[in-house]
This record gives sequence, C-alpha cells and structure tokens, in this order.
Amino acid sequence: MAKSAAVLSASAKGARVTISDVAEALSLTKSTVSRALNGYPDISQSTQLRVKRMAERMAYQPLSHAQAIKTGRTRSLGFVLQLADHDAQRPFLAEFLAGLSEGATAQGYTLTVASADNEEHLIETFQTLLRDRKADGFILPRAMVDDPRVKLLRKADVPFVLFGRQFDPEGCCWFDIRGEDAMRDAVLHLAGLGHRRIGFINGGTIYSYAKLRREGFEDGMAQAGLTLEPELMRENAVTMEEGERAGASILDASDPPTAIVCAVDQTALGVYRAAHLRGLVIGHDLSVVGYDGIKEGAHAQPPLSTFVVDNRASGVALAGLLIRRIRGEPTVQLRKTSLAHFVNRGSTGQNTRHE
Amino acid sequence: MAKSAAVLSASAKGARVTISDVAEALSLTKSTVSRALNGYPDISQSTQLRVKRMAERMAYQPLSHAQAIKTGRTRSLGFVLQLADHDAQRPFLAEFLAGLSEGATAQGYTLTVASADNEEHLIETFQTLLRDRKADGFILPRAMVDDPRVKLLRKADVPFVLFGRQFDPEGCCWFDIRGEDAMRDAVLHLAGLGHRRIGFINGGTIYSYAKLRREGFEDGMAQAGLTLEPELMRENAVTMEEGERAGASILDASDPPTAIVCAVDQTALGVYRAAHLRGLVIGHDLSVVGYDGIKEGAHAQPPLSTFVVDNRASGVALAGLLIRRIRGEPTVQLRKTSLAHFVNRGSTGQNTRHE
DNA sequence: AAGCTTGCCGAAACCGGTTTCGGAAATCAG
DNA sequence: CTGATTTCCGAAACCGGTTTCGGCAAGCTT
Repeated sequence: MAKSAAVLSASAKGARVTISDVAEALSLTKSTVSRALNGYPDISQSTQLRVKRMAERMAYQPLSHAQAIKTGRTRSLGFVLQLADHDAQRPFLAEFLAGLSEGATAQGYTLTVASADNEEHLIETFQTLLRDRKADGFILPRAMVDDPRVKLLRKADVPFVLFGRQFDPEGCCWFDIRGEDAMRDAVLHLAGLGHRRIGFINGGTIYSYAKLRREGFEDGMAQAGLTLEPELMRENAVTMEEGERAGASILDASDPPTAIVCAVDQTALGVYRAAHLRGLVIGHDLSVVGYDGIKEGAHAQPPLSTFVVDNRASGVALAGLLIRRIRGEPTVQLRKTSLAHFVNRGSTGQNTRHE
Repeated sequence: MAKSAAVLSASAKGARVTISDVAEALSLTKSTVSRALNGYPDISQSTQLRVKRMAERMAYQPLSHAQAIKTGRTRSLGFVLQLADHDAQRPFLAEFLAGLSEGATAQGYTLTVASADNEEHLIETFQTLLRDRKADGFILPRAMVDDPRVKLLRKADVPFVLFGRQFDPEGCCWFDIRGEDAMRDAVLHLAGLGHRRIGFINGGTIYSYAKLRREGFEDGMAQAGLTLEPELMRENAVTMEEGERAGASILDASDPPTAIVCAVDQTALGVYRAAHLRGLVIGHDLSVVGYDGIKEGAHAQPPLSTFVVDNRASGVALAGLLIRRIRGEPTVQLRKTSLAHFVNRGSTGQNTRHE
C-alpha cells in the first residue's frame, strides 16, 4: 500500500521523521498536522485521530528546539546547583537529581543543570538561562526564608517550584516533607520513653525548614506537657562539627537533657561524638533522634534513629509539579507535602535518670 | 547618533536582540552578519570587525535552538546518571557535576542531565537524547573495561569523553587520575615504614580503574622487592560492607598482613571495622591507606590516610575536552591524566611486628 | 433559492538563525 | 581599454516547526 511505503521510506532513511513527513504520508499540509497534534479546535475529530495515529506509527517526535524558536518553550527544566552550601547538599543531591530527571523524562522533558558559586553569580545564572531560553521553569532546592531566587523569578513571571515551603506563598508552588510533624513525633516518642528534659538542635535558620521544625519541636513539647528550656536549644547547626559543638554546650548545661532531637542527621552524629567524649552511652544515658536518613546514620554505633526522607521521590514530585505549572495550572493546586518515615534504630531508650 | 539610537531601541525593548537587530544597526543583511560572526572567508576583514564589535556592544548572543535547527548542534553537553551504582557515585557526584557545569558554562555550553536505572534503559536514554539532539556529545563517568556506552557512541560517531581510561582507545578521549601511581606510592610508603606483608583490596573489576590500580599495586610491590601474596589480595569491593568482609578474610589469613592498601576509601572504612572487631589498632597494629579522599575518611578514628582526588577539577577538565572534541579536534590530543594527592593523616605507622 | 454561518483545511508568513547562489564592483591581466 | 578574475555582499532558500489568514463547501436560516 502506498501508505506503508511512505511510512517505510521516511523511517528507513535513518534521519529523523519530521512533521512534513507525517503530512506527506497523509496528503495533508504540515500546518494541519501541527494543529491536529496540538489539539486546535478547527481540525475535525476524524482528521485529528488520523494524524495522531500516523504520528504514532511513524514515531514522530517534534524537535523541541524547532518548536522553541516560535513558542519560546524548550521542554526543559532548569536546576541551579549552589556550590556554597555543598555540605548540606552533598548527600542528598544524587538521589534528588535522579528523581528530577526521572520525573522530567517521564513527560518528555529534559533537565538542564547549571551552577553558581556565590549569590551574585546565582542571579546572573538564572538570567542567562532565561535569556537564552534554556529552561521553561526552575526547581529551587532548599527554600529559604528570604529567598532571592523567588524574588527574581516571581518578578520575571517565570514558573518555578520550591523544595520547601515559602511563608509568603504568592506565586509559589512547592513540594515539601513535613519536618515539623517529624520533630513533634520525635518529642512524643521521647516523652513516651519517660524523657522530660529534651534538647533541640536546629538547622540553618536562613532556610524555611528550620522555622517549621522548630515549631514542630515546640508543638511536641507542648503536647507532652513539657516546658521549653532555652538553654537546651540551639540553632544553625548543619555539619557534624557544628553538631558536636552544639551538643557539647547542651550537655554541659547545669541540668543537662536526657535526650536530644536534631533537625539534621549530620548534627546528630556530632552529638554522638560530644556524648562519647563525656562518657555517655547513646541509647542509654542519652537518647538521640535525627532527621534525614543519611546512610552514615545507619552505620553509626548505635545506629541512629531518624526520620528518613525519600529524596528521589521528592525529585519526581517536583518535576511533575513544575511541568504542570509550566502548562499553566494555578499555583494554589500545586502545593504538596509528604511525610518523613520514622526508623527506630536504637539511639533512643528509656529515660534512666531518676529525678 | 543614529547608531546609538538603534542600539538603544533594540536593547531597551526588553526582548532579546536578534541577528536581524544587529544587521539593521549596521545596514547589512542578517546573512552577512551571520557569516561575519562565524568567520566565513568571503566577508572582508573590516566588515567582520565592525560586525563583531557591534554584536559585542549590543550583547548579541545567538539563540542556540535557532542555530540548532539548521546546524544540528545545541551547545549542550549530555550526562547520563546511572542509578544502579549509586553507592559508588554518591559522594563524588555533586562536586563532579558542579565541575562539569562550570566547565560548560565557561564556554557558553549547557549541561543536560538524564538518568537511567538499568543498562537497557541506558542505551535507550542515549538514543533518545541523540535523536532529539539534546546533546552534542556526552560525558561518560566511570569508564568500564567493556563499556556499552562506548560501543554505542563510537558506532553512532557521536563525540564523547570518558572519566577513566579505555584499553581500546579508538575514538576515545578521556580524563583520568592516575590511580595506579597512587597505589604504587601507597605501597612504597608502607614499605618505607617497614611493612613487608601488604594486603590489597581492589574495587569493581568491571571498571577500568580496577585493572590499573591493581597494576599499580603490583608495580609498587615489585619496586619494593616484595612478593605478591594472592591470599592477601581481593577484588570487587566498593562498599563499606564489602570492605569489611574483604578485610576480615585477609586479616584472618594464616599469616596476616601488617598493612592494607584499598583502592576505594569506602572499603578502607570497612577494614577499620574488621580491624576493630579483632582488637587491632589502626595506625599501630595495622596500617591502612585508602583512595578517593571522601569526607568520612577525615572523620574516622584515626583519620584515614588517603589519596585525595579533585572531582570538581575533573569535571571542569572533562567539559573542556568534550567541547574541543565537539569542535573537531582529533581524539589523540584529548587524552589527559592527572595525579591524586596523598594526604597522610595517621592511619599508617611503622611496622611493629617483628619477624 | 438566495444569503449567512459554520466547519475544516490549505497557503503563506513567521520564528531566528545558516548556507547556497548569483551578481555588482573592484582588481588584475593582456 | 577591454576581458577575465576576485572580492564582497545581498537575495533567497532552508531548517522544522507554529500560527494567522482566507476561502471553499456544507449546513442553516428565512
């Protein structure tokens, strides 16, 4: 049949099959094919179907660059690596990126990665990417309380999604894991083990998660009927060293805690060290709960009880949300949260101190 | 002046400045401008200069997609994440990606990241990327001895560069760190401390680095006048667990070694554990040398002596090589190696066993 | 049956570049 | 001074799509 022959010659040629090939195979013009594929209302149902079927058969895939030159959209998601906070990002990055690209690929999108070493450079990077239309929208990891990226993109009216929440939600979409729930549950878990003096080591307060986790901790304490002790609470610790320092200063308090909740696993490992140096046995003299689920925690002695977050899934979710945002869905529908999963590994135990 | 006015109106409009804007500002046609910028010989020196100056002044930047539709090249480098070997990649990935994107950005290129979960999917991912012209070439991390990616890209005649070497170098460019030199130096260092029975735990033999590092170890042993003891040598350990198992079986040998060289830091940390369980003090009863320079090594007790590699710099180098390859330089010029840097942190010591 | 919509598609312009082709002006040879 | 080359640039086609515009034919009025 003539049709099959046309299909064959087009695909056998080795080169890409273009919209003109599809049009020719159907004796239509490429403009009709284009409108049919894009669902324009002035193409009859039957023609639309014929075109779609043929496009499918010929494995036609529009060339995104060719579309981009007219439409301005490339079908690509932008991600800007920030090199400054490498400590915070390192473990999480690989899984997260994998999730992003998985989510993007699933819908025919591509992931474009750029990097910036400082904040000034960061804005510049976004602007270049935008000007050259390298990305239709952006994924912003680590939402900050006062986020320059949000300001820029909001003003430029460019689609973006945050990993983390924004307190001024205008124009913002996000995916986040409810760390506040985890912190609350951590406190309740410890309270259930008889702990009454519970310390808290929070993460970087420039990030919005820190405020939330702190609130979660405070909520938990209130629910457990415990009073907050400012001398047992610290902010801005994200590395193991900072965790060790914070832990040390808490453990050296006049009336030290029997348990410490850490907003970040790395700092929990620092607390391990501070405890060891003081001859305290984790899980017995001192209970510790972390958050993140980093691999090192599972290998610590004793293994760290923590809230595991699925970074891969977060990436997939964010890619999906961003694509929906790019396609024009209102921001309000595009705010999702999920929960971290508590893994009780043995760094917590019954309160052994009698008061 | 008319010229300034034209420049102003073009750039003030807010929209991108196109090649036509430049042409208009100079009262030339866009074809002339295009050829001038691309160095065609049929444009006079003076015109070429005028055009380049004006393009500079107007901050004209060709739209890569627009170019791509005719030239087929997008000015973008492809990188496919393999999810299978996440353990091996995780720590290294963030720095490496940062380097890649830094190197790409420096030359006006962009980095496109995709992912694949298994080998079948991997090939498919490359093909899709190629078919849709998402990348002009690829960076292949972790060169394998028998590398399916190399086969595919060689056959498709697509530019690519390897992180790691290839024993059949046809059509291959690479950047690599000479792990064999590090392994040799590790042995010589240990021999200098009086060690005569030295164990070796190699990494994954599917990767080309393993063969090289093994040869380096053997070279070092030969240079030190020591004989190889197969019962003290193991292959295919990349995780801490595998390192622990390998270390345990070596330490349980009839005549155990006083030092162990590990091709991968993770496994060295596993050896730490195996040693602890046997009551051996690292740095005293057993010397250990690693390779990679992972952060956990610096925090181990005692800190792990290791060969630090600069993954960021490797990324920058590879991006640069790939761009040169894309621009047509012959592969032979594009093979570079560099050295790892030994950091002596205290996990090695004088041989204390008297024989 | 004439006049008006409406549905549906082709023709053509356009997006922002690259590349081929041809021809005018300037240079050279004789 | 004429004829043949060069030199250098403009005109136009092209890449693979999208989008505007206009017109034909069928269906509806009245």
